[in-house]
Amino acid sequence: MSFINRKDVSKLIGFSSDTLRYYERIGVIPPIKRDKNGYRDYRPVDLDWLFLVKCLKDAGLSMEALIEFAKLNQSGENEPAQKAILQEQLEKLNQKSAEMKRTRNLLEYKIDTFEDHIAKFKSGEMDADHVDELWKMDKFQVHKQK
Amino acid sequence: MSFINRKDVSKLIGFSSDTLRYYERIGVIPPIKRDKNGYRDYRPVDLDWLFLVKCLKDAGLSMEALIEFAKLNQSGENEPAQKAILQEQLEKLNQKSAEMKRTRNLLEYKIDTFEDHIAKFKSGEMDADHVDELWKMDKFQVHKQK
DNA sequence: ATAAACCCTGCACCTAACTCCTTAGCAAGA
DNA sequence: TCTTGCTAAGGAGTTAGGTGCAGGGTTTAT
Repeated sequence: MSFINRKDVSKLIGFSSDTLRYYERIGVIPPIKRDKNGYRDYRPVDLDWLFLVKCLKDAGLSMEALIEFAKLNQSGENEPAQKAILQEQLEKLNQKSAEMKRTRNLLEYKIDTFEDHIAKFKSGEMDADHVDELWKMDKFQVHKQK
Repeated sequence: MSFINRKDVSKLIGFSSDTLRYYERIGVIPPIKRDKNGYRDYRPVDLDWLFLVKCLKDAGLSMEALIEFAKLNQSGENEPAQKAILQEQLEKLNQKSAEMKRTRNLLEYKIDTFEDHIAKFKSGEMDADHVDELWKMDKFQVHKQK
């Protein structure tokens, strides 16, 4: 009689059972306790960890980074490093947010100027000026400075 | 004498020259005109397209979707469909933004309650209540309703 | 006139992150 | 007891999105 079984966890967190096994194998989640049949028996602490994994994954962490984080957690003695990782990821997330905003601006600009753009394209009048317009947008300021 | 060569384009937009060739092969960008040596000769209209491709890719479009969009553009006669794709992507971008905000909330919560969490973990007191706390967060409302 | 620094093509190869397949054990209902 | 449905393990296969390499041509500076 499992506390929470593989299928429930799948439904709850949204990782397939194959993925859960995969994550355990590569070390993204710690080895899960088993019941008398050798079936995985997920505990609240495991779910908690899975929530965090999902969150960090959504935030864009690679599996490699997640394994690193899991190791720190299991070794126990490195809380500041763990907290630092979380803070660093929060920072990255904020940067990504800002980048997305720039992308949205470009997309909005493209939609606004769509008819005009098509007309130019058809008449073969697409010129460097239009590219310059794009170039001036926030979206590409990062590149420009390189 | 190329208008703009492969390397310049790389620097400008941030796709490697191998990637540019790959994109051309799979149809994400139209066949680029060549100079007398058969070297690619990127024109403003191509750069304009590449800007848009970069933008849509950053916004999370798959190569498949980009190829679809490129085909529509090259066939010429389907502006409403093209504009619709842009608008659809803008919509997706907005959704992703919202999702990111939820992820950020969870991450902030995790950082705020980090010491507390560690203490509980060490004493083996991690229980269903904590998981319930996470469960109540916005971040997981989507799943919950499934 | 030779080397350095570009460019071309086709195709094999790579990495990340799963996902599926096979073979097999346990378990609860008709 | 037979069937249905869960679980296990290991390993092969898949997909997306490139990346690298061999073998060749061109251009420019020295």
